[in-house]
Amino acid sequence: MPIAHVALPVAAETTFDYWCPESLALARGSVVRVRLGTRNLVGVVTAVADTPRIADVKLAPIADVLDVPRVADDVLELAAFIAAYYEEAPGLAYALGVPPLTGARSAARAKAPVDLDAPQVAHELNAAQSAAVAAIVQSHGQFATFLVNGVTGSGKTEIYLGAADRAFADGKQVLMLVPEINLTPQLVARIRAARPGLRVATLHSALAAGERRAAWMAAASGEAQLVLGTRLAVFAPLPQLGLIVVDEEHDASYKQQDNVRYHARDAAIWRAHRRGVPIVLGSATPSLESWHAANEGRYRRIDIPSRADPRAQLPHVTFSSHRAARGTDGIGEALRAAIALRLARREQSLVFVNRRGFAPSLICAACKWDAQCTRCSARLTTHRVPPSLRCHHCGHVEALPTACPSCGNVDLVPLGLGTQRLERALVAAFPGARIARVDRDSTHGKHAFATVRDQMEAQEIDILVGTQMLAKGHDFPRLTLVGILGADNALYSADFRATERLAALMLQVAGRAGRAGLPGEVIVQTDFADHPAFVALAAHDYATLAESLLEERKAAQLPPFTHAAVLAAEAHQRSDVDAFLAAGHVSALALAADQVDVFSPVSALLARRAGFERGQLVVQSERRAALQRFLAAWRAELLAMPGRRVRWSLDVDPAGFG
DNA sequence: AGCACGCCGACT
DNA sequence: GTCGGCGTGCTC
Repeated sequence: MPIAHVALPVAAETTFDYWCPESLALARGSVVRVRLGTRNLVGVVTAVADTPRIADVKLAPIADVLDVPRVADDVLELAAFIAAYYEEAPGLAYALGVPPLTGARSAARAKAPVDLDAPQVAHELNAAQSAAVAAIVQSHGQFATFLVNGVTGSGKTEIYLGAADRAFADGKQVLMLVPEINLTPQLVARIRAARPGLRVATLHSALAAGERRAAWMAAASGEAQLVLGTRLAVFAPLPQLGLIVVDEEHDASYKQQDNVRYHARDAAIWRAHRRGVPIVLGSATPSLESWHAANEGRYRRIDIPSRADPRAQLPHVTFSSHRAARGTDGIGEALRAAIALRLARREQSLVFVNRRGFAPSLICAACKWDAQCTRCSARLTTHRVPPSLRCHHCGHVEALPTACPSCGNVDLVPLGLGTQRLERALVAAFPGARIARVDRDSTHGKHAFATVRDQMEAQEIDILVGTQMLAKGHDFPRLTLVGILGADNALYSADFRATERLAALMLQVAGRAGRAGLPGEVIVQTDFADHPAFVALAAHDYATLAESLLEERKAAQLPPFTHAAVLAAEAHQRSDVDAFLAAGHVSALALAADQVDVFSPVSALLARRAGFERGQLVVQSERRAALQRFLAAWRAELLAMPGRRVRWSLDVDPAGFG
């Protein structure tokens, strides 16, 4: 009787053995329904064997084989790699490759996402774009990693499409990853305009189950030529894969922060290698990991230093004092005058502050009491719409007090700057101007952002205020001024990646200015204009900043010169966290060979969140393989440790740590 | 991940 | 004396 090894979506360390009834046709990759304990679960067959791996257990049968395409070998292997590399339960990793299921069991053929017979149009590239495409297509049919380092507006999308055309010409499919759902509709619209008739399928978590399944089926049948999606699309079935593109490769949202903590960019590189196809990573501000890999010759860097539209100059960047802007709700004189000029010229302005709410605090002027979250070690943010105190870490909401709870003083001061305060100040400074705010509070629902975008394009908005939601990938031809406020806050961060992220964010936001014929201007309010991040912004020189940050990382023995993992633990009692991490520390020290450095347990940067005390322990190694061996052994010991009411996780290649 | 089994506080 | 609290561990 054949035995199937079935990966199930449970946090178990192994796959499970089931026997297959002869009536069921089943192979590696089959998606099956089985009973585990009292539950019915859907899993994937990872192997078929002759004899069970376990004795003394009466095996249950496979209940059913689902009528969906089998999970392909490269996806199964990707899941196995992710489980091993990120120290995750294999079943949870394999679940990422299982087709989205709907209530309906019928294997209905997906409708063609777009019209099939629209003609291809000719497309012109400038010299830099053509050279980039030529370099990439030379690797057609073989693995190679390209890092397209192109300033904002340099036309990276055209390069992706130019390279993709080579794959399409061969009947191949292209996988394109984007960091956020917000970017998908506009990118799809641009691609459809540039390549009418191209069969595009989009995949992201906001799709209804049926839509996601339809896109999955279109990818699996080879019908979709371009599969465009967020990180989960890296598991899409792609029988004719010819090229992978990872747009905005530096973006932190490629790293899944919960469940299975994989990095979609790195998973994509693994898959490109496995399939023997080229992969293109694109960014105006590449991650230091990718920059370093290019320096080492593992990736080929292609620089696009100027904008594609010859009329579009890179914006002129100036600095004005942040301190002098106090008392004006953040808007300094230079910015005020620049906005007034745009209003007079009927051009648009964008004012960026990476903090939602009215102010990041509420402080008593008399006794210095400040509003703290009861469940987190953090201040509450003052909101005015609606009036409330909100914790941005746990979601806790309470009423805005009218007097200080500590001394009774009624003079409570919201200190600092958020989008709501900035919006109010702009309304006061520019009566009659049409102002819109875009942040997580204002923009919920999947069409809200599209509405703002349409209004911007129709010139129904004069001034856009918002957070990093505004930073990415949106072209507004009449947007000529960008104000950047509150950037100095990032300079105080304890996270070693803070400068890299600040520079990336500012360059992305600044890139919104002057994308068409009108010259752009960027005004940054800072008291540290000689900081390297601001110098890089003014000179449009990310390369020098990247090299100097890499020097610092090398001197400090930080990633990408070492490989790191973080053991994060949380519990209601601090003593439980400390005891667990202390035991983990002892275990790590005993297991660590001389190639692995084990640091002492410390409190997390946010010491308490949602009522949980949090701590962490960092381990590092210059040798990735040595770290992997260590992590596997260490995790086995951690799993065997008594539970002690502690929730813990291992984060390999963490996005950042203090 | 669920869900069941197993040892310590407030009820009829 | 039991009902049930959740902490621990197993599920093919």
